[in-house]
Amino acid sequence: MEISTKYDPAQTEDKWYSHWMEKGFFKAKVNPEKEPYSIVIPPPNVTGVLHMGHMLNNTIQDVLIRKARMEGKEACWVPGTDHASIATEAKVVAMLREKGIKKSDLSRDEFLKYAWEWKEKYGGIILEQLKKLGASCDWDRTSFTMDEGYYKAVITVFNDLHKKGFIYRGLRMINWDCEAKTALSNEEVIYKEGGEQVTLYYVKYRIAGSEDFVTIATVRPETILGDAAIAVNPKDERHAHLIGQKAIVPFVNREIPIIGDDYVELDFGTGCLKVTPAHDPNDYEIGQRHGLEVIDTINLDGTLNANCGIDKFVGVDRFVVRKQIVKDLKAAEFLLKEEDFVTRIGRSERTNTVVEPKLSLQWFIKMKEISRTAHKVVMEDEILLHPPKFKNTYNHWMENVRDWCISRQLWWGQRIPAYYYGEGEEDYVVAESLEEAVILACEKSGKTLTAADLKQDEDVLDTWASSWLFPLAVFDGFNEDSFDTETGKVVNGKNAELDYFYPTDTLVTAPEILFFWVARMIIAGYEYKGEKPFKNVYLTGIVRDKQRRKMSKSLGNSPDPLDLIKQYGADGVRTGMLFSSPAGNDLLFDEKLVEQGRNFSNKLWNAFRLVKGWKTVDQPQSEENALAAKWFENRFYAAKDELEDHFSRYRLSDALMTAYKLVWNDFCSWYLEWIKPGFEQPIDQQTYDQTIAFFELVVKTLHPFMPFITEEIWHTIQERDENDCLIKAAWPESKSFDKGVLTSGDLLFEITTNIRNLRNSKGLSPKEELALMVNTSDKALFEQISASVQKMANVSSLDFTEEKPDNCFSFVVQSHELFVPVSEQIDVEAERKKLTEELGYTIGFKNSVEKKLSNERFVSGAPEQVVAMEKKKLADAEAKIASLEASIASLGS
RNA sequence: GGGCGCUUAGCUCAGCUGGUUCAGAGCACCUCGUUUACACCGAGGGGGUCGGGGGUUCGAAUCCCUCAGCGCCCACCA
Repeated sequence: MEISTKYDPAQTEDKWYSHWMEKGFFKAKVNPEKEPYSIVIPPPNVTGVLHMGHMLNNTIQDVLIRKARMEGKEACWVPGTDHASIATEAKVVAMLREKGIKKSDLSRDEFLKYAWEWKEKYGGIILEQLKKLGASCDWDRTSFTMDEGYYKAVITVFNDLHKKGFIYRGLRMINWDCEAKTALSNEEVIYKEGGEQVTLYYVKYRIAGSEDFVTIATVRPETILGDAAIAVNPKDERHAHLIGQKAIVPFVNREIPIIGDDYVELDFGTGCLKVTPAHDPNDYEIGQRHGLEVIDTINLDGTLNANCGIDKFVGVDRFVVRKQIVKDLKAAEFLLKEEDFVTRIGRSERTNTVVEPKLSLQWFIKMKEISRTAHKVVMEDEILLHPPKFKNTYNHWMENVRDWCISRQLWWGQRIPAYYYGEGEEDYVVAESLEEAVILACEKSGKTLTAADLKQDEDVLDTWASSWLFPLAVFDGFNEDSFDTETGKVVNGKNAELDYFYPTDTLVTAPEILFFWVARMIIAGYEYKGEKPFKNVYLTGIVRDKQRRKMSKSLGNSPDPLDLIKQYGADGVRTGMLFSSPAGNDLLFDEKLVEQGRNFSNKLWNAFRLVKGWKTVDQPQSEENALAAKWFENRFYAAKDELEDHFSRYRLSDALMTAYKLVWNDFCSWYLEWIKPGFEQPIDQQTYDQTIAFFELVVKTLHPFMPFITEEIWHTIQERDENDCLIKAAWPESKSFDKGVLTSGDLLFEITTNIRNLRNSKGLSPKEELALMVNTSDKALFEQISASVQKMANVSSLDFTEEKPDNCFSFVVQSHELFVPVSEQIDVEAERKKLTEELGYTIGFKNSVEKKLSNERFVSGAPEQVVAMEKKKLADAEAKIASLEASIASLGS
C-alpha cells in the first residue's frame, strides 16, 4: 500500500479516539494492584467555549495522565463543568431578554427551568471539544457542580461550617454589582491597570453658626447626600480647631459633626474628608469608631432612594445624579474647583459595572483559622507549586486573608440553607432540609412552627463555595457513608474511591485562580479530609498573541482551536502549544509554533515511511550498522534520563524538546542515515529488528505529547491485536548507558560534518567519493568507526598516515589530524590561511590555559578535577598546535 | 503604598549550590541543494560577553551592592 508523503491527521484522529473510547482505555477504577494517579480537571464554566487557554491547560493534563497510564499507574482524569453562578445567570437573563422575557416576571422555579435547559444545551460543549484534542478523561465520571450529589455536598458543608462557627451572617461593607444586583467577593472586583481618569470635586460645606466653610475633595459628589460627618486629622494644625463643630450638608441642610480621626491624610486634597458610612468601607469604619449614623442613599439597582432627601433624585441612577449635583453645586457656589484625577475604580468582573461599596447583610466564612494548615503546607513544600515563585504570592495572600463573602443575590446556584421564621436578625436556623429546619426552628424559637412558617434564604452561594470541594466531591466524599456529621470530617475507610484516588497528583490551572480556587481547595481538603487535595500544582501561563496582548474576543486575536486542529492536527496543536510554554511563563502564541508541531508530525511520519519500506535479507549485520544500533540505543537512554529529569521538575516544554531533538536529530538525521541501505537495497534482518524496536521506544516516548500519530504508527509498523494499543503500552524503562559509545559517535559526526563542510566550501559534490587519511595516536578508535565514516561521509577509504600527504585538504578534530587528498590542484594559499588562523586561535587558547595553570593560587585553590581538566586542555592544545604546524610546514613555502 | 519576580543571540527561553556540558537550545536568518523517507525537507554557516556600574574571588552570566527598565500580586488616599 502506498503511504502518503504527508501525514493526514484527519484520517487517524477520530478513528483512534473512538477506538480508545470503545476499549474503555480512559476508565479508571479502584485497583489495589496499581498505584493510582489522578487529576481533576479545572471545570470549565458551562457558559464557555473552548479557547486557547483550555487547549494549553488540557494538553498538559493529558500529557501527564497518559504518561502515568503508560507507567502502569491507574490513571484517572476526572472531567467536569462548573455552574458558574453569575456568568451563567447573566447569559440566561440575556437569552430571556431576547425572547422578551424579563427575569422579574418569572418565579424562581420558572427561571431555573430555563437555566437548566440552557445548561443542558450548551454546558457540555467544551468537554465535547476537548475530545478533539485527544483528552483522555474518564468521561463516565463527568461531574457538574450542581449535580444532585454535588449540590447536597455543598449544603452539607454549609451546615457543617455553620455548626463549627466558621460561617456567620453579618452586616458588612461588601462590593455590590448594581447590574447583576448581587454582592461580589473582593476577588471578583477588578481594577483597571493604571487607574481610571475621573474628576476630583472640591466642595464647600458651611460651618454651622458661622460664615466659614470647610472644603472637602470627593470623586463621588452624589454621596454627599449620605454624609454623616466631616473628618480631619487631629494632628492637622490647619483644621484641628474645627473638631467638635458642625458642618451643614449642602442642599439637604443636615447638620453633621466634624470629627477627628487619624485615618485622614494630611497631604491629600484639603485634609478634610467627607464621611459616608453607608457607601465607603473606610468611612464605615470611621463611622463605627465615632458612632455615626449610616444613611444608605443608594438602591440595589444603583438609583438613589428617598434617604437622599432630594425628591428629584429619587429613582435616578447614581451617575446621572452625579452630573446633576455637580451642576447644582456649581449654581449654588458650593463647588470650589474641579481637578483631573486618576484613581482606581472597582468594576465587576462579570458585568464591568462600577462596583458600589454597600452595607449589606451577607453570609461569610471566617478565613483566618480555617486556612492555617493550608497556608503552612504550601510554605513547607508539602504541596509543591510549579514554578515555586508562586509560593511568595500564595504566602502574601494567606497572611492577609480576609473573610469570604459567600452569598450571592442570584437564583442559579446552591440556595443558602438558612430558614427564617421571624423578622429578628437571629430568627433563623441553618439546616440540611426544610424538615430539619422546622425542628430546629421550633427548638430555637420555643414556638410551634410548621414548614409554612419558614422562609428559605433567597440567595445562592458563590460558585467557588462549591468548586472548592471539587477534588472531594467528584469522588463522592460527602455522601452519607463517607461524611460524619458529628465530627464534620470525611472519614477514611468508608469510600474506597476517595481513599484510593485522593489526594490527587497534579492540579493544572492558571495563576489567576490561585486564591479563588487553589487555595480554597487546599483549605477544604484539610478541613474535611485532613489531607491535601493534590501533591503538585502546575501553574500555566496566560496564552497571549505574539505582541503579548491577552487573547480576547474583542481584539479578535484568538484563533479558533478547532480550526487549528483541523488545519494542523491535534498532535501538531498540542506540541505547538507545548514548545514554548514553560510552567508559569506566558505562552506567546504564534501559528508558526503549531506549524512546527505539524512539521514534526510529518517528520516522524516520513521516518516511519522509510523504515516501513525496507525489505529485509538474511545476512550478517555490517560493522557500521552494529555500531549505529549500539550508538542509538545508548543515545536513547541518555535522552530518556534527560526527559525524566524534565518531567520530574514539571518542565514539560523541555521534556518535549528533548524528545523532539532525539527524534529529529539523533534518530532521523544520524541513525537512520547511518543504517539506511542504498536505493532498493534490502537491510539485514538484525538491524531491521533493532530499528523497529527503536521506533517503538520513540513512539512510546512521544505518545503523551502526540497520541494520535504515535498510535497510528504503533499499529502500522507491525501487525497488532486491536487491544494492543500504544496508549496502554509500557513506558520505556530507564537504563544506564555507555558514554564511551556516545563519544565515538560524536567523533564520527564531527568528522562527517567537517567533510561535508569541505565539500560545501570547495564545491565538491556529495556524490563524489573522497579518500581520507588520519594521523592519530588512537588507531583503535578509528578502526572502530572507520566503516561508519566511510558510509556517512561518502569516503572510499580511511588510511593511517604519519605525515601530511601531498595536495590535500586537512582539518583537525579533537587532537586527530585528518587529510583529504584531491586530484586537482588545491589553493595552497587559502589552505595556509585557514590553518594559520586556526593555529593562531589555538595558541591564544593555550596561552590562557597556561596562564591559569601558572597561577599559584588557582592550582592550590581550585579542586583537583578542575586543575586536571585544565592540564588536559593544555596537552590537547599542544598536540593540536603540533599537527597544525606540521600541516602548514608541509604546504611548502 | 507594600511585597515578589524578571532583564542571556533577531524572537522565545535553558543555564541547580561560582571552575568542560559555560556562553547553550528551538525558531528565525544566510549560503548551497529537484541525493530514490520527508522542500511540512537535506547539508553547511553567521550571530550574544550574559541590562549599566561597582565589589567579593585565583576565577562570576552564576554571590553582594547600586542604578535603570519591565512584569506580577496585594492594599481602604477621599
